[in-house]
Amino acid sequence: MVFQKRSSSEMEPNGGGQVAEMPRVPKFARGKRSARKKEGQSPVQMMCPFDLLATVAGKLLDEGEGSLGNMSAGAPALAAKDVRVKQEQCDEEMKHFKHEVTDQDSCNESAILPHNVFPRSVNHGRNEDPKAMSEARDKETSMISCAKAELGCNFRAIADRWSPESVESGAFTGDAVASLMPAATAGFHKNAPDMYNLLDPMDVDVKPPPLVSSDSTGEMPLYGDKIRRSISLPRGPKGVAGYAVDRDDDDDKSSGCTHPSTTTNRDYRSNCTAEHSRVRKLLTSKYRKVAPARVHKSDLSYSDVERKPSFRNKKMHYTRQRTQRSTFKRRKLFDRHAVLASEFGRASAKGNTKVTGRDAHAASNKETNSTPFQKPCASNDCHVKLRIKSFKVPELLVEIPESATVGSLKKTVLEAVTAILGGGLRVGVLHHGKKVRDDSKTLMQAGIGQDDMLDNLGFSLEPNCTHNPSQVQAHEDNSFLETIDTTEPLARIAPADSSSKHGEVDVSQELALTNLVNYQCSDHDSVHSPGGISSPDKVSANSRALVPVPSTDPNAGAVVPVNKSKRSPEQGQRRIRRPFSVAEVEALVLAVEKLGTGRWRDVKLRAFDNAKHRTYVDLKDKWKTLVHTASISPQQRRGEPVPQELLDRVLAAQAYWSQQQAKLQPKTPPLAEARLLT
DNA sequence: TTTAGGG
DNA sequence: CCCTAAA
Repeated sequence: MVFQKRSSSEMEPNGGGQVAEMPRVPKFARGKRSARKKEGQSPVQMMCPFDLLATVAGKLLDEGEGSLGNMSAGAPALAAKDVRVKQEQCDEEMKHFKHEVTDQDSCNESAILPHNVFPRSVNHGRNEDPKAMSEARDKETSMISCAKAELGCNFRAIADRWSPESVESGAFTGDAVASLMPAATAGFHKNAPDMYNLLDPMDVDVKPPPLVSSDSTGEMPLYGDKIRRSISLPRGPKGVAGYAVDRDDDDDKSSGCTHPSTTTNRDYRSNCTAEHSRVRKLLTSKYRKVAPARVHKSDLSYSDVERKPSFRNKKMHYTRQRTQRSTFKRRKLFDRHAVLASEFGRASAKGNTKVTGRDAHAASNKETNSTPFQKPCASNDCHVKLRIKSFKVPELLVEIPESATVGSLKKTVLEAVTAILGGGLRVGVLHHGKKVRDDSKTLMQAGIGQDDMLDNLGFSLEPNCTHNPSQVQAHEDNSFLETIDTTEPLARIAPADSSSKHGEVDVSQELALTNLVNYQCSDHDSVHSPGGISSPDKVSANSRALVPVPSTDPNAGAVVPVNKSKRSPEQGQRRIRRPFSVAEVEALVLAVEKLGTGRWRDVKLRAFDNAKHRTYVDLKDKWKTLVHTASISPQQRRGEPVPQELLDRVLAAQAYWSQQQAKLQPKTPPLAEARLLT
C-alpha cells in the first residue's frame, strides 16, 4: 500500500481503473510540458483510425477508383451528369464507410469488454500477425479502439496487459484516501465515464490511484461498472455514458452549427450522413480547389488536426505537428466568431444562381420564372439577356444562441455574408454544370446563349482568389501536399480528384478518410447547442443524432478566412456561452479527481481534448464555479442542475487536492504523503 | 503557454 | 467568460 511519493500522485477516484497520471509536480519544477503530445495520444487510439482509414482508403481506391480518381481528372469542370454519378459513387463509398464504422463501433464495445472480461491470456495467441502484435504492443496504452473487428485481438492483447495492471493498481487504492473522501469514493465507480478508460491515455500509467476506491478488496469493480455502463448506457444522457467530454469539433468550426449535437459512435450514421453530404458537396463543386484550397489553408487548417487528437496516423501525425501549434490560436480566433461561413470553399463552387431569361423565348421555357435565360438568336449580333433573380450564397453556418434576438440573428448573418464578401467575390459561370473557365471565350464560343442552354447556365459565387482557374489547377497538384494539413480533409478529397492521376491521390484520400474516421471514432463528443440548453436526456438522444456538422465544421471554419482580415470588429466579441453539461461536468470531475487541481492543461487534454471550445481556463473556471456551487444550497443554484453526487465529488476532490497542495508546499518529504495514503 | 485569481 | 500578472 504504499505508494511512495504520493506527491506524484494522481487521484484515482475511479477506483484505479486507470493508472495514475504523471506525478504532479509544481509547475516550476516541471519542465516545459512537452507532454502534450505524449499524454494526449495513445497509440491504440491511433490505431483505429489508421486501420479504418487504411481499409476505407483501400476500398475507395478499389471501388471508387473511378469515382474519386476520376473526379480529380483535372478536368476543370465536371458535367452535371458526371457530378451526379460521382456522387452516387460517393454514396456507395459512404455506405461502405458506414459499414466500416459499424464494425468499428461494435469493435469498440468489444474492445471495452475485453479489458474487463477477458482474462489476460485470452488473446495473446490470437493475433497471428506479428506485425499486428507488435503494433498492439506498441500501442498498448490507449484504450480506445476504434479499430475494426479484425483488430479485436489486438485489443484484447492490450487489454490483457492492461487489466492486470489496473487491477493491481486498484488493489492499492489507498484506504486513507477513501476515508478522507468518503463522498468522493461513493460515486467513483458508477460515475466513471467510460471515456476514462477509453479515452484517457494517461490511464495507462501504472501508478496507484490516490483518491481511489474505497474498496480495499482490490477488486476492480470499476471495470465491471464500466462495462455495464458502456453497454447499457451507450446513449446515456448527454453522452455521458460514452464520453463525458464533448468533443466538439464542430464547435469551432461548426460551432456555428445550428444544432450542436452530441456525437457518438453509435451515431455515426448521422456523421456519416453529414460527411456524405459533405463529400457530395465537395464533389459537386469543382471550384473548391481553386479558392477553397487557398482560403482554407490558413484558417481552417486546424480543423482536421485539432479534431482528432486521438488520431495518430503517421501521415496525420506529420500534419498535425505542423499545424498543431497554430491551431490553438486559430481556434481561439474562431471561437470568437459567432458566425462561420461554412463550406465556403466547397460551397464556393456551388453558389449557383438562378438566371431568368428575358427573351421572348423565355416564355417558351417550361419554367417561366426559374428558367434561365434564353437567347433569341444564335447569331453574333444577338444579345443574351440574363436576369439573375437570385444569387445563392455559398453555404453559411451561423451559430447563434437560441436566446439571441432576431435582430442579432440578422446581424450575425450579415456579418457572415460580409465576411465572405469582404474578401472579394468572383463569379463563376457554369454551363451544363461545367465551369466555364476561359474568360476570353465568347458566349457563343462557350455555347452559352443557345436555346438549349437556358437551363444549363448558372452562376456561382466564389471567394475571390488570385489564382486563375487554370493556374489553380496546376497549382493544386503541387501544393496539394502542402495544403493538405491545412485543408480540410473532406475538402481534400476534392483535390484528390483533381490530382487523381498523381500518386498523391492516395494520400489525399487517405487523409480525407482519416478525418472521417476520426470523426467516427471521436464522436464521443457531445456538443451542446450553443444557445440552446437542452435537457441532458433529450439532448443525448437528439444531439447525438445530429452530429453532422462536426464533420463539416472543418470546412466551416475554413470559411472564415476572409474574416481574418476583417474580423477586427468581432475580435472582442465575447464567446458564446456554452454551459457545461452534466456529462462535461462529470468528465471534468473525473479528470480533476485524477489529476488534481492546478493541472488544467492536462485536464483539458485528458477529458476535453476534443472539445475545442473548452480551454483549460474554462475548465479551471468551471471547477471554480463547481466548487462554489457545491458549497451553496441547491436552491441557490442555477442552470442545469448538477447531480449532488458530482458536487460531492467536487468538494471531495477539491479538499483532497488542496490538502495535497498544502503538503507539497512545505516541501513535504515524499514519505509523508505515502504514509498518509497508506 | 500555463497557472492562478480577480472581475 | 474575460483579463492578466506571473511563472
